[in-house]
Amino acid sequence: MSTKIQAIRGMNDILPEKTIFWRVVERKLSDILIGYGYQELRLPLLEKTALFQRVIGEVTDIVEKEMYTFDDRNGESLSLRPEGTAGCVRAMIEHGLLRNTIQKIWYNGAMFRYEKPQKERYRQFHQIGVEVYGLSTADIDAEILLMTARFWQVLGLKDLELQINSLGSSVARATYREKLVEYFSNNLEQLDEDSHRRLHSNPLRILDSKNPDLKTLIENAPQLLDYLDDESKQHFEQLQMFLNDAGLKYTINPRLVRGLDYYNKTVFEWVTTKLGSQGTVCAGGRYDGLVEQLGGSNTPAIGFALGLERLIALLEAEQLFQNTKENQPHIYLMMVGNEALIKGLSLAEQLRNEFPQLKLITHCGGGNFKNQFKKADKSGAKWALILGETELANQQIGFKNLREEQPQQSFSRSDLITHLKSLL
RNA sequence: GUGAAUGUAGCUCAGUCGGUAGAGCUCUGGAUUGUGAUUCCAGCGGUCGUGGGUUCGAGCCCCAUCGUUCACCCCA
Repeated sequence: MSTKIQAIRGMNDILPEKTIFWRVVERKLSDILIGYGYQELRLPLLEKTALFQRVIGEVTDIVEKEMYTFDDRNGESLSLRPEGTAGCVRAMIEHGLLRNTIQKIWYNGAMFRYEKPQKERYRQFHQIGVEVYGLSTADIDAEILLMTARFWQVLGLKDLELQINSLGSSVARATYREKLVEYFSNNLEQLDEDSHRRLHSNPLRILDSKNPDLKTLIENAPQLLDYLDDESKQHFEQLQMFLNDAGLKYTINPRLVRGLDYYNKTVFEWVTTKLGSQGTVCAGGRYDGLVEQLGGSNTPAIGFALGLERLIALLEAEQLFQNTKENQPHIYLMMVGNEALIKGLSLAEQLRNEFPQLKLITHCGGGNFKNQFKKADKSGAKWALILGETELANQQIGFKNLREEQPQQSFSRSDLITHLKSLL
């Protein structure tokens, strides 16, 4: 309805029935990250537009047409972050955290891209980002991949596929890019409209085209792996050796190129076929030149981003949230009558003191027994505590199991606490 | 940015040839005056996305617009 104010297109409310999944996933992933020695960084949502222009590349779609950009009151151009690496590198340099040291960093938060919304692609979306600075050897590339594999294992996901590739040094990549442009330019008449455009913006992307008409042309194109410099070749071989040794399965996808300009050497994606055309759940790679490009000292780096919406959608598709009891209350406290309300609220606080982990809902708003039992049942609580006139007169508290057929019991306050201790 | 589908109750949907709107679920109450989840009965709930047009008459036909969905592009 046009008179109602609606959320901005592509920006979703995450409702209570879903936030529980988010909390579970975020907690499991952050536990793993902390277990590998990563430290959390919290970054602003807004940065100067120039930062993204320099980091992501002037001619990429992200910078050209997908950023939420506006002028600050002092006339400076600001943008909502379309990805996390730029702000992370900026912050690391700004606070001098990259001087002669290794840093392992993670962050979690919203990113913004002005794209047409689609299945699991939104204008505000959430990523967990991971970045490592100061390590140039392939062992860290391998460890990062092993850690992501652990993510899926802990969450119960089985059918994500790991694809890896090497883009080589920036020099090798540039040489290859020239060869590729030359090759496609000689076959211009075979290219479709999209690929014509990509010839100037990101020719490596043509290799990834979904257009079947281009299949032969792409198969005969120069291969990136043939242009790798020796150092990158060796790095890539070492990475494979580490992965083989650790038993992590992967496929080498020579057409795997990343959209952002800053990558070199190792790039990778974890992909699924279960989310329609948005199959990439987690992706990243090495970006050894970026820190220096932004004014820091020469610092090798590698990182990745994980799309939380996609990950959670995949977990839902695989029905892996079935037995989440995270939110199930232990107790629903029913109170009928004014006197019961007064006694009940103090009882509830006493129980909370006694059992800090207790999930207890007190019935507020009055109502008869039938009404309160209905709400107790709907709350999902395991047990109902019942306080009415009879109980008050006898100084007792009714106790009823709402999930199993058992006779209703009656306890004094101290007996109730003893009983709960045996149950919780 | 390109293309297609779609919009009726809080949710999922029906609505015939154009004749002023229906079901299930949810919610509330009752059957049962202190016992939920089952059953039965009743009730609440609508500017048919919005604005225009055609028509004696539009949920239905036409135009525009907004939203949603899926795909392309791009990407997590």
